[in-house]
Amino acid sequence: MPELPEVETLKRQLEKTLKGKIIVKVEVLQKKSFFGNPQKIIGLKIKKVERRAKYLIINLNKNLNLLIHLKLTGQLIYQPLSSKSLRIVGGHPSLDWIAKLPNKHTRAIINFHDKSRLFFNDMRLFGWMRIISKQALSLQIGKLGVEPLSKNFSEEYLKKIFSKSSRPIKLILMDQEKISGIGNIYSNEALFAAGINPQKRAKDLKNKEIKKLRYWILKVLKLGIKHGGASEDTYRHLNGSLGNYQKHFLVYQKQGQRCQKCHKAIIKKIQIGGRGTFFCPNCQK
DNA sequence: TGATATGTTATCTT
DNA sequence: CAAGATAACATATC
Repeated sequence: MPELPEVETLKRQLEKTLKGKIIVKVEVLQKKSFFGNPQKIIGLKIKKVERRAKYLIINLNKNLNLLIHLKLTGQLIYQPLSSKSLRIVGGHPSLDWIAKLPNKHTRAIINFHDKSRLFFNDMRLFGWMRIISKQALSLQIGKLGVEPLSKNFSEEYLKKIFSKSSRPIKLILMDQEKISGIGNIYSNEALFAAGINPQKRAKDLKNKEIKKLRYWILKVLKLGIKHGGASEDTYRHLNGSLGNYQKHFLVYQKQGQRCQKCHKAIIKKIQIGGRGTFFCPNCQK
């Protein structure tokens, strides 16, 4: 499930790979997955690629952008050659590559002037691509809360938003209008590392706990980026290979296993806001 | 067969 | 009216 580190990984790969390319053809295979008239971006050049929360923004000329949200199962796979059978990753064939492209989950294909192609795959149809003007874009992303990796993500800011809410702390971490980019995996991991019970009311956190939580949110997100994101579900890098952060989970989906911190208690699984929540009853108070 | 997984938004409730 | 809670979306997997 792409969260901030997964989208950031893709953003960096897209920026390196797509910059300067000119769109020559757009194939929309699933109408639900693509908003706007594809014809509008034919002939346009990719200026840069940005990320805001879990959104990818491919900046084109003529004041237009291709806004992308992968939601739960979206993938962006880049095929450098026009050949259908031979695909090369860094000079070597890769076993991890998506077996066949396009496939039954391919929703759109963007063709570039040099015959390379960008495939948008999405098993479930939650994700989308959208052609959007600069003005409409600022409206769409205007409501998002602070970026955890920005200067605005301060202890003071967290104190302010936490003090106003009696909801469980985990829900506040995942509330995109307060903090943007954190989803279920990283909220679970950050709360475990900080030793805070996910059910604890946000307003009950002590200053010391807020400080610790901020530190671990940053640490966990940066670690996620360092490992190229977590390929927990269908997430893939731009070249089809897997991220590695899932190998480093300490609580996410570890229910029934012994806590890796205290080596005593068993990791518990509960539901908060309808989402799977994992924690150590001994370490997280 | 039906429960489960999740990011966002719409809608209902307090 | 705002904040919070919950359902809806879609589908492969167990």
